[in-house]
Amino acid sequence: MKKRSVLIKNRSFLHTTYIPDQLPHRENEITNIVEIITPSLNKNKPSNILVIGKTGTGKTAVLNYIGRELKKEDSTEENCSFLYVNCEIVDNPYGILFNISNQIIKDHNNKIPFTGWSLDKVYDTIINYIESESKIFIIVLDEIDKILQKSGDDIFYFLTTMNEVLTDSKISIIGVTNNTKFIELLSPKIKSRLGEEKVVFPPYDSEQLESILKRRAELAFESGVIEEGVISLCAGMSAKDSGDARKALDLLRVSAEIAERNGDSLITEAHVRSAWNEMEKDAVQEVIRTLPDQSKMVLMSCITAHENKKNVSVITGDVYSVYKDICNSMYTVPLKEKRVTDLISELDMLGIIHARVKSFGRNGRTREIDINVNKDTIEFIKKDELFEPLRKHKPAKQTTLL
DNA sequence: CGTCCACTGGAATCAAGGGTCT
DNA sequence: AGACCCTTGATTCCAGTGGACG
Repeated sequence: MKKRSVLIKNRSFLHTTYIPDQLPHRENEITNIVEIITPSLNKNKPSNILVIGKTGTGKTAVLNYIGRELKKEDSTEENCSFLYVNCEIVDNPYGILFNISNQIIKDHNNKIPFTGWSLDKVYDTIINYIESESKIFIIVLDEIDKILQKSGDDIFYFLTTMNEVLTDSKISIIGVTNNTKFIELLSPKIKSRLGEEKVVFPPYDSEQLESILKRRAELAFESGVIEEGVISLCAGMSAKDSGDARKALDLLRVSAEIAERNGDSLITEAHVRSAWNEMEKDAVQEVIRTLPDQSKMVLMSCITAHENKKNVSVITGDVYSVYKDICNSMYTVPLKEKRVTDLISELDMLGIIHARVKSFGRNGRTREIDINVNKDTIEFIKKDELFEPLRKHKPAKQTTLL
């Protein structure tokens, strides 16, 4: 067995949580946002900003960076505070307000409980605290579209009207989204308030990615462990795929890890290619693994339905009847049809399956469902422990001793 | 041209489970 | 202890609907 080699000198520089001192190729966006925001240093309310750009275009990094710079200018937070909320993690109104409040309220005895209060009460308490601080609060709502999806836009109404009640303090909202259509989904009045200013982050191109990777690689790796061309390959593959710097960085890291695991002393293009495959696979399988049981069962039903009717399109009704069978075999009570179709929609949004509505004329109008993962992943799903009882149930060969 | 299928998609509602407040 | 509050997952209800078929 080969020995594990060490190629990475400092792993943290390859990690996506690391915020570099300089963000290359984002100078325009930074100055743009900074210009909008600087009035806050003199206790003037800046406009609300909507930051739009795909994943991995540096939105979050830029905002964190700006937050840090702001704190340098105003270290005691005399005039303004910078708050960050990730709406992918807390995606309900109460959670958002709770999160904001806990960053504002320093006194541990007066913190808002994480559940139990009415929204009105939380809202009033927050307003009082904000007012008493008499300064500007800049609130970053990252992944803002996630809230809209799950809880509608009431919360935005809450937040954007806050300023009408406040006198000594003001809040300013920076909404971050990777969904370009996000604005259109808002109701008109909120649309105009939230999107007073817009900053768009274009995806990185291949050259930009390459320079970013080079910079990080110098910090992270021992010298001479990267084969010529590896970095530009990482950049090229990522640029072609999505222009996602995070993914490009991960790709480089995983390549290095594979090389280390193999005990190789040089990171080669072959490592990059296998890293790419591994990442694709891992990402999907991780999503599937953490799916709720009912979603897994619906997914399993989609797969089974496909196996049952080869080459014929599978529709909602097919999936549901297979689903009921599976529930039977597993001695669980099936959910109602509406719920199952909703779960199908969710799987569709996750990209695991592909469901598009199609009319079959006299034969109704429904969704045609395709599986969107490869064979390996299908096997992976079937092996899920949830379906253990199914495997005991099925095999026909071994039924003698009864 | 109208019919009619097999759902879609939205809204209202319920139940359970987390909690606080008085 | 009882009244309330919020969230989540699920159910119930129902008004559409694209297009093949007659």
